[in-house]
Amino acid sequence: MARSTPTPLSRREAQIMDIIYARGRATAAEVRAGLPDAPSDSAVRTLLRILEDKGHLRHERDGPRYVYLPTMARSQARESALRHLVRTFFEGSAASAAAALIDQSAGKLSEDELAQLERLIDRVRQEEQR
Amino acid sequence: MARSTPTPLSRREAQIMDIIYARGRATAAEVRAGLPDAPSDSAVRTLLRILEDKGHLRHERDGPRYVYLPTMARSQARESALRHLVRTFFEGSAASAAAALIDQSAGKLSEDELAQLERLIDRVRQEEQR
DNA sequence: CATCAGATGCGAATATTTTCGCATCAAGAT
DNA sequence: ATCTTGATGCGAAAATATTCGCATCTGATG
Repeated sequence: MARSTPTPLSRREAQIMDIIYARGRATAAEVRAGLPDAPSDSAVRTLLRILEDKGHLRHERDGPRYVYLPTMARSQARESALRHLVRTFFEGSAASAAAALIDQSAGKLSEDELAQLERLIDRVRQEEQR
Repeated sequence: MARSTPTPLSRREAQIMDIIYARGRATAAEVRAGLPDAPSDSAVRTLLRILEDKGHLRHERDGPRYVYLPTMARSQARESALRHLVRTFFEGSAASAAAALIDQSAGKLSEDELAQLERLIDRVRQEEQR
């Protein structure tokens, strides 16, 4: 059932959602493998079922087993995660969050990636111009 | 007491840490004001005490009341939050996370911020060069 | 079609989290 | 010194989350 207040996730639930967002989709066994201090298989299944109840996940059959997928589009989940992070750690400034990200990865970014970011910045600048 | 496994936070605990990271420091009343579905004052205090026990917070006196502050440096908390986000939603690519951030804020970024990002990119590029 | 291996879901115990009432304590005002 | 107001902490109840055992179901195999 859908809820007006976006059901807050419990710790385990959040861990599971993270795993599934990271992988895109996952079976119970895969989720379990990704969980720190993994509980029993049946515990994981229970959580998956609960998350499905709450509307955060859905599942498809893949041969004999279920594959779970997020209900919310990844892009939307990303946005919301970014917003939350910017608000919490960067006083609402997306620019400084982006800067921190780039800074933190200095040395790990390819020239390609750097160039692409520059192009993006230019593009954004154009838009603002109008 | 300090723990080897960085004590996982419960939902409420995480909400509180977020509020305190966002504000830098906060009193019990301020934390309470920031909590969705705020519980009683004493409930908030209990959580604050627990977080302090677990080593996530410390407090200073400010006249008659306590002001709580994070134990972990904000910068460190940021880094770790960024890492987690990049891993979870951007397949480990900091560049695409930064891009998403910029993209998402198109229209809200000042020319100043854009220019600064460009400078940062140039600087990073220099470093890689060597 | 009987059997085996691998998956699923339910029900209910167990553990943790979350909440609050109430006793206490500190500081300023009368 | 006593009262009043505003804070703090403790202990324990109530609510949630977490875990698992076990029954059931499905598909592939001989």
